Amino acid sequence: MGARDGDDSATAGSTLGYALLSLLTRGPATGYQLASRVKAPIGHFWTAKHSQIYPELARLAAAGWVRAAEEAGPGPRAKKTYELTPDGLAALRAWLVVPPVAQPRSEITLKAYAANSGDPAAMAALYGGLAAQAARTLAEYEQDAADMRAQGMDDPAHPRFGNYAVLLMGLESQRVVQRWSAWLAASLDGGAPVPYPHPPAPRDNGY
Amino acid sequence: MGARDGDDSATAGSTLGYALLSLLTRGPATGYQLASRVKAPIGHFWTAKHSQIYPELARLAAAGWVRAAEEAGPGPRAKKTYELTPDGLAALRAWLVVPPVAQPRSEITLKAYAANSGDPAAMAALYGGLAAQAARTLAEYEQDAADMRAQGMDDPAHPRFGNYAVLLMGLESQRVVQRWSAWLAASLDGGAPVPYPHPPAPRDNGY
DNA sequence: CTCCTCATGTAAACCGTTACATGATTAG
DNA sequence: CTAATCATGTAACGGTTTACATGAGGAG
Repeated sequence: MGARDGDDSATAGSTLGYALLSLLTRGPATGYQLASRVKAPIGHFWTAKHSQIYPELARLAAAGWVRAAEEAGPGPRAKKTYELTPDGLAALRAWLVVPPVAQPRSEITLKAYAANSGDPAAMAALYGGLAAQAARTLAEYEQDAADMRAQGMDDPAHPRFGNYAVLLMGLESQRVVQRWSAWLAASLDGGAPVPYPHPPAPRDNGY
Repeated sequence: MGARDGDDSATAGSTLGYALLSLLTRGPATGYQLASRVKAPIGHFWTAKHSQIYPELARLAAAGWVRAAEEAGPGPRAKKTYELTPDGLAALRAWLVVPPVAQPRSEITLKAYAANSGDPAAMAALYGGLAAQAARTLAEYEQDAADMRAQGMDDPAHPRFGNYAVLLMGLESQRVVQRWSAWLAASLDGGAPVPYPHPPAPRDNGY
């Protein structure tokens, strides 16, 4: 399963590898630039440190999925600007349509699971704070989304439509955290059942 | 930072360790039982295999956070039933109020980021399928939530209120995946901007 | 003179999954 | 007879974080 050895073609990559290929579809970049690109907006759903990015870029280059142009850099080593190769794009396209598996890791939900064991007031304060933070992030994202729509990024034909799609997911996720945390805080504070503020279901669009 | 060495008190545990302590607040259990408890409902937000659970239980026991009662088991080794100690409960309570950091790993969102590079019809089919799956899961969870409310688990005083809180988060998450995936599929299918079906914001409750 | 940004790497430790290994009891 | 369930562990590997290491150029 660790098919990382470069015999010749179609060696499977890691998710991080595909993430880097995705970032390179936005244009050539150095490892350093990729490390900052994994901050906004995709960083809310996938991150990596430079110490992981540099070796992964080397593997992608060995597989022929990216190509590096070397220049003299600052510091002691050469600066390498990577770009996607046709093979890399093909690999990315193949990976895109593989149904992903859900990855369950949420510490805020795990803590709620043990809510009964905590001090109710302290737990309510924790979740109240999380709700407030989510509300602030939400306001930022809403501004960003409006800006993107103004630039036509809500059109699937726009080259950065993916950024818009990711931002919408971020928006929805923050909305959920805000609503759920506020409900949890209210429940723990009140010590009695609080009905969950379900939004009325918007009508579906055929999917 | 790898303060796992059992000198004496207050050694920090891993998140998995606290997850196991949380599960043990529901009552004593063997490692085997804990491995099945991390399936429903907390498994949607935290999982672990038995190969990770057994060594972690040994570490928790060494730290004095759990205590094992040994019996003759099936198989060649003794069966160990673990229970939470007062120290373990104190450690859990301390961990509960530490603000958690968000852990960003979502392959479905990462793929959307590269949506432009994929075949639109194939990508639409992928996200249409995800939306349908989410809708099915959602229906299940809604039934579960109704059952829990019927048992009074929406009362924060109920010993398993945490299960209900976790399920509500699962419900909301599935709702988001359903709505967002359906929107993405419709956008890719139509090739033109599709307005996002934002639910009207329900009025807030003070948080 | 100091701190920040740009730029690239390696090493050690930890977290998580897959696979290997054993063996009794019960249901089909 | 066979398969599932109960029950506990170890080993190997890959993915991720933290820390170590180097050094130019510009801002304050």
